[in-house]
Parts: sequence; structure tokens; C-alpha cells
Amino acid sequence: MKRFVEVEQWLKTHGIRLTDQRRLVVRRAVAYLHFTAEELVKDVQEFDPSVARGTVYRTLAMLQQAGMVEKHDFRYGPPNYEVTFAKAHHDHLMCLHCGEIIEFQEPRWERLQDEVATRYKYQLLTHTHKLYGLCAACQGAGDKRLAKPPHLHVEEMVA
Amino acid sequence: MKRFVEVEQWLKTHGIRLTDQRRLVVRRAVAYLHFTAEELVKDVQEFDPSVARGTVYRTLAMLQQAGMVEKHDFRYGPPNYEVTFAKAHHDHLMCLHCGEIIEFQEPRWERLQDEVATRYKYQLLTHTHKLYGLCAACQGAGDKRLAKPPHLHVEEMVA
DNA sequence: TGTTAGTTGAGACTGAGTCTCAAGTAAGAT
DNA sequence: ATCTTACTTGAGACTCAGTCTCAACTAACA
Ligand SMILES: [Zn+2]
Ligand SMILES: [Zn+2]
Ligand SMILES: [Zn+2]
Ligand SMILES: [Zn+2]
Repeated sequence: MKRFVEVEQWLKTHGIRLTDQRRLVVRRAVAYLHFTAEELVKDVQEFDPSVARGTVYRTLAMLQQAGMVEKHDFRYGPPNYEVTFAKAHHDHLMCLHCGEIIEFQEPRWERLQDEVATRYKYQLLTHTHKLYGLCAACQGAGDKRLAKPPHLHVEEMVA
Repeated sequence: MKRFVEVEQWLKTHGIRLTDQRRLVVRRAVAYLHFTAEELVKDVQEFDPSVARGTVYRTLAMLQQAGMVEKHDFRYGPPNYEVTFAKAHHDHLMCLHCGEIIEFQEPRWERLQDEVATRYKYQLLTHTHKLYGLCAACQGAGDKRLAKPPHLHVEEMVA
């Protein structure tokens, strides 16, 4: 639930210098719902081509550590990132055919999790909960194969 | 809940040839709880050095499609695989410090998931639910930093 | 305005995984 | 048992994402 100014604040109070590059990376990142590192690199470079790839990655890692960005490993392709300040906790439901991602909340789970953690004497820090299936539109269509293909000859069955 | 013979059976009835390589890969895979693709490659090659890396990857992909192997993207490093026949569904709890992985079941979730899927008119196919935290042993130890390091100068805070 | 430690750009580098294709082989047909 | 053919394999080149190195640069603070 932070705003950009607060992000800058956090960086400062943690001995991390505010540079033009970092400001740009953050500002561009918040423009997305979900994005991959490489997408962000391209986006940022459209605004300032001199920004190096490494800088974007470094900034992402930094924000992630600060808990201001989350990394999601969805089913295919490189991980997705998501800016979390200014957003409440939620989990994800993804269509295996078209790739649509729905964000939802389900408070009942969040409670159950603590229960499980306690059961094993774990101190719970984070969690990821992802549901995969076919969205309404994609169920209809005859073609049930995955959009992002598993490379094999075997036909049928979805995962 | 299949046994090896049934796996072979499945392959046959799906027009997939049974080769020595595939047999070996499956037999070695079941020896693990969780393993990475590269680990399996090494393991397999200890038994038969002539087996190519590609073959292991191909076989893994095949088994995954057949639903006999699951791929898990845990927090760090390359994905882990896990043989699922002969094993009931479960989810995972992982210690961010020492990497311990606990498998647990929680039927109440499994039900809630269908509810969510219905809410969005999704046909649910799979899900992954991972909890991350510190195990009893690692909570004590003063050093709360992550085992598998984020590359940055920022100290403190875990994810 | 100087000092200095943190940050950057560029490009080499790594590791995981994929692809290609000629050679080899399982399995059904004869 | 042998033939036939489509499937599978090994080897190595290749791709892509991400990391590392280090000299040059600069934010922050005195
Ligand atoms: Zn949640
Ligand atoms: Zn869809
Ligand atoms: Zn589950
Ligand atoms: Zn631990």
C-alpha cells in the first residue's frame, strides 16, 4: 500500500542511492500488472536506451528483497514479476490455453496456512498458491492442447 | 498409485516405444523424492554414460505430460521434479534457510479450490501450493539470511 | 568542492534447456 | 527370422535468461 514517494523513502533509509535508472525502472514497473524481466528491460530502454540490462535486473532483485516486488514462476516461460506495494495480497488462477491470469483473494486459505505452518513448527514467511485450468472461453474451443507447447509427439491430455 | 510395470504399460498403449534409456530414466527417477533435471542426468549417466542429456530431458517431458511426473518451481535454482505415481497428492512447505522440503496434505484446501475455480468459471486442472518459511532448527540460529543468496548488498529482511 | 563508497554500462560469461540430423532401433507386418 | 518404417537416440551446436567483472561514473554527505 505504498506510493512511489514511499518507495524512494525506503531506499534512502536503507542506504540505497536513488539514481535516475532506479527511478525509471520503478516507474515503468508499476505500469504493468505482470511482467517478465526482459519485458521490463525493453520497456525501460525505450525511455532511456543507455540503461543496461544488468541495472534492470539488479533493481528488480533489490525491490524483490525489499518486498516491493514479487516473483512468480508460472507454468511456462521465464518468471513473472509484479509490483506489490499499492496492492493487497492475492493468489493466481491461470488459463493453460490462453494464458489469462486472474487474481483472487480467499481469506479462508490464508488462515489455514498458518495452521499448517504451526503443525510443522515453521515460521511462515511467504507462500504462493496457483491454480491452473481452462477459462470459460477456452473450455468451449475443441482444441484442448496447451498454448505454450510441451515439445513432444504425445497428443491428448493436459498435464 | 501405479507401479513400474503400469508405467511401461501406459507408454505402450500410447504408442511410445520402450527403450532401455527410458526404462533407466524412470527407474532412477523413482529413487528420488525431489530431483532436478541435471541431477537425474548425472545419476542416469553413472549407470550408462552413453545416455544423452537430451534423452533424459525428453523422457522427463514425456512423463510430465503423462501426469506421472510433476515439475515444481521452488524459490531458487532450477525446477525440481517429482514422480507422482505411487504417491498421493500433496503440497509443499519449504525452509528458506536450509532448503528442507516437507510434504503435507490439507484436504480442506483442495475443496476450497474448486469453489474458487467455479467462481471464475474455470475448469480446474492442477494447482501448486507452496509455503515458505523457516523450519524450527533455522529459526533459532541467529543467521536469518537466505541460504541461496540474492545477489545484492542490502542486508537484513527475508523476502 | 572534495571524498568515497555505492552504482553503472558493456560485454564476456554461465547454465539450463532446446534443436538438428544422421545413425540406430523397437515393434508390427510378412 | 527378416523386413520395414516410423520413432528414438547421441552429439554437439545453439539459444535464452540471467550473472559477473571491472573501469568509469556519481549520489550523498562533509
Ligand atoms: Zn494467498
Ligand atoms: Zn483462456
Ligand atoms: Zn493441493
Ligand atoms: Zn531449515
